[in-house]
Amino acid sequence: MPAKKSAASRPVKRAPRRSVLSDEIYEMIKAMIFDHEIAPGSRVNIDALAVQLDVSQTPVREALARLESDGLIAKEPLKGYKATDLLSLKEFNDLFQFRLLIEPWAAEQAAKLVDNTGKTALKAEMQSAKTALKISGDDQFQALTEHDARFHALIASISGNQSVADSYERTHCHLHLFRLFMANKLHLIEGESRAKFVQDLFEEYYQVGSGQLAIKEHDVIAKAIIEQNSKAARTAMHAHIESSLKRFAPAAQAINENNL
Amino acid sequence: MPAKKSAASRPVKRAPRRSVLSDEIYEMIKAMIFDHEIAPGSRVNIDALAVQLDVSQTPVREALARLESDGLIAKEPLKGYKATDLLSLKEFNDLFQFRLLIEPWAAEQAAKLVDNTGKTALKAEMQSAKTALKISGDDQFQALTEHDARFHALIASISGNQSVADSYERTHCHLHLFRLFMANKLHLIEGESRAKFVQDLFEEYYQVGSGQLAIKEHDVIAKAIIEQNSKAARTAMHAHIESSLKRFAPAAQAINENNL
DNA sequence: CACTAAGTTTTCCTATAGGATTTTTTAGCG
DNA sequence: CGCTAAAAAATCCTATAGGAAAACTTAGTG
Repeated sequence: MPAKKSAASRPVKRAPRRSVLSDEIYEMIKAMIFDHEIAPGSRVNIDALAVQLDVSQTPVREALARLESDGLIAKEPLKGYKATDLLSLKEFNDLFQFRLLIEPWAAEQAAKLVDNTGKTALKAEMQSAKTALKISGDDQFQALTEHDARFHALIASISGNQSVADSYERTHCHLHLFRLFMANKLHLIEGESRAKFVQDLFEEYYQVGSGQLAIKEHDVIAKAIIEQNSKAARTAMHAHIESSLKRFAPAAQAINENNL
Repeated sequence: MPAKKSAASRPVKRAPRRSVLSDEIYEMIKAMIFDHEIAPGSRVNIDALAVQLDVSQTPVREALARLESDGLIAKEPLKGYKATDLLSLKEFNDLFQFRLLIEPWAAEQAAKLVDNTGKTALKAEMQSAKTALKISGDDQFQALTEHDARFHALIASISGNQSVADSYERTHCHLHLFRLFMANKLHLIEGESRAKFVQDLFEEYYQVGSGQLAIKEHDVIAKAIIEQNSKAARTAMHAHIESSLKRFAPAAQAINENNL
């Protein structure tokens, strides 16, 4: 793979860095994982990574240690780090079950406690969702995914319970990775007849269904919270997560069954 | 498990060069936090810690990075690490609310899915609780605390949902720290009239009440799971956590109000 | 007292060498 | 040819010293 910049060319001159390097490296490596520049299950060589990012090993090590706590990277003693495998079908279901325990409560609580700041933020987020629907192609996929993440995080935040918010933040990493992988893989196998049905699922469930449908469901939740109707918010969130699970499950199963 | 390490005999405490040093250092620092060798809110100097543990900075850095992800240590860019403050009363309540969302479901699920291995493990754990009740003094406190941690973790594990189990593991760190701190502080202020009422609370709610009462409640939960009565398991767990919150809350509030 | 300027300390990062462990290669034997 | 075992290579882990940049402290001047 081509190195981004030659390390030897300028040993002294360095761009002025404001924040902490290890934090930047952490974000960079996380982005590399999400972008599948680091493939799931593949080994991560500290030396190579340090050279590639043009930093020394120290910040790379710190970043990897944190990513291990995030569950995005696993460390096998004396063998090195490796990117964690994708969610299995069971883990996928577990994660959604977990969300069903947390998020309906969070939505209910958010409806009870929301103030004007929160209402404004919710409205703004729904606005950004509607503009995202106008985008086309891969950019739309990314925009929708990012809206989804922000929307759920926002509600967790408005709920006022830090434990709940933190907890969502953690699960989100995995789900995000899974979704990106799905899109990625489904794109790669485009045209192969063996996975034609997966492609169909993608078209039917994700591109058309999930995008617009999810936004509609989000809208229902947002309205309920803004109107401070806590019961409605709870049931809407519950329905949304179950609906979301149903949308993703077929594709998830197909991916797992075919060992993609 | 954490052997008594006299703070005086520091100079020569070479870590046994077995396999992964940074993991050992991670456990050591975590133990130091739990033992209040590193006070909550105090700053943690990497250099000093490395010298004290007689290792280089590298493993200390990795350990601190992981502890930051655990929420036990916070990093302020360009200022260094510091041990996180104790739970505020709000965080304390948040944590219990969070447990109410997770653990009753886990108990219910455990009752549905438990096999013979799980039943045996539960029985063994309850046996260890009963022996713990025979111990006296600080050792009893520690034994009961450790039993409590194992008991709840076991149920989360039997529930079969990895997300739930992981999630409990995370909350547990904080709760454990809080309980240890309570015992620690309550011990320190023994005799001071200003905090006499806290001491009373301790005697009434914790030593007598919480110890034996909690075990009884655990017993009800364990029996329900073993009999595979999922509804009973759920309500018993719910009642136990609420009861536990009620027991701890007065002392927690007293500690916070008095800025102990 | 306000404010600037220099000095000190702290913190973060780099660089590299060497020890330890796993994996791979190669040689030997049945 | 298949299997075991020793040697070599690759990789990871640790140790240590020191440099750069920021934050903090101190002193001096108006």
